[in-house]
Amino acid sequence: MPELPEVEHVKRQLHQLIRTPRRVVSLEFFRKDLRFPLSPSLKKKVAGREIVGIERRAKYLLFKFSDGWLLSHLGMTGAWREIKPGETKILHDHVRLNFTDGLSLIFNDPRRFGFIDWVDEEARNSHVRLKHLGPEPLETDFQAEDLFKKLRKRTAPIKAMIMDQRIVVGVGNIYASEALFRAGIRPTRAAGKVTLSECEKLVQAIRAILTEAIESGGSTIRTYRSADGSEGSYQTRFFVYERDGEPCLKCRDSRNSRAKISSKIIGGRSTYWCPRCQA
DNA sequence: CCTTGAACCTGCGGGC
DNA sequence: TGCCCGCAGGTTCAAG
Repeated sequence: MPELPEVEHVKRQLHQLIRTPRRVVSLEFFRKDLRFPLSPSLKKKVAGREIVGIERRAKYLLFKFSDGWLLSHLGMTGAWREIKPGETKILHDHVRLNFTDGLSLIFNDPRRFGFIDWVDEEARNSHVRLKHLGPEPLETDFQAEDLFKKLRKRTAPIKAMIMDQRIVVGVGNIYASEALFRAGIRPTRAAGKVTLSECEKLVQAIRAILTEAIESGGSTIRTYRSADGSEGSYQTRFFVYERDGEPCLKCRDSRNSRAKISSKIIGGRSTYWCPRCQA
């Protein structure tokens, strides 16, 4: 479900809901594992302590405490929402975070590809889930030249490369296709054949697409809901994602006809592109 | 190290 | 109606 824009939007909404600093009273688990076993010591780490901020790194949410972070990944179907007093929990509610003044948040995740964990203050850059992450696409250290160097000699398709969180974080299956369309690069191209000037276009395209998607509250195509239950709207602005067989919204040939969007599985995921606009 | 494909898990929609 | 198949905004692991 969530790529960088969705996680960023959830982060901003959680910030509105929690209004840090806010003290946690307890953390409850309604099952013993999500993607990984839920560590019982996590409860002790957060009970009675204050959340002083909420951050995002890649597709991870980080609830900041004075000596570390509660790390949350939404996987494909994970969602945080507020649960009001007296409300009963529903199917796939797995974790509940209670605050001293009655606010409660629930983590719901049907497929359980998401998880939560604790990160010690000093382990921020060495934690298993965080240490291999590449640059944040919206920060200044995401640069075309660095990207170009990382891609040299790589034979995997460029689309698989930009979804690799070691190369750049936050780009998932939707925004990979959309960004490559914006940059005019065919997703099937070997990454090592992408030129420096194309890398410049790609960096700009990734930045632009993710920024626009954040402003739209992300994309809701199946299940994604943000923390207040609302849907994103960026799905109305897709040029290629899930538009296979439909006319390209950008190109026109001399007879005024539009190319049909192609699709194919790349890196195990459905991928979409315009055969005329993308070289 | 690099690449590819399968696995994890649940739900939904389409085809028969 | 019901069953089976494929597919879904992610990540990790094993095999070649």
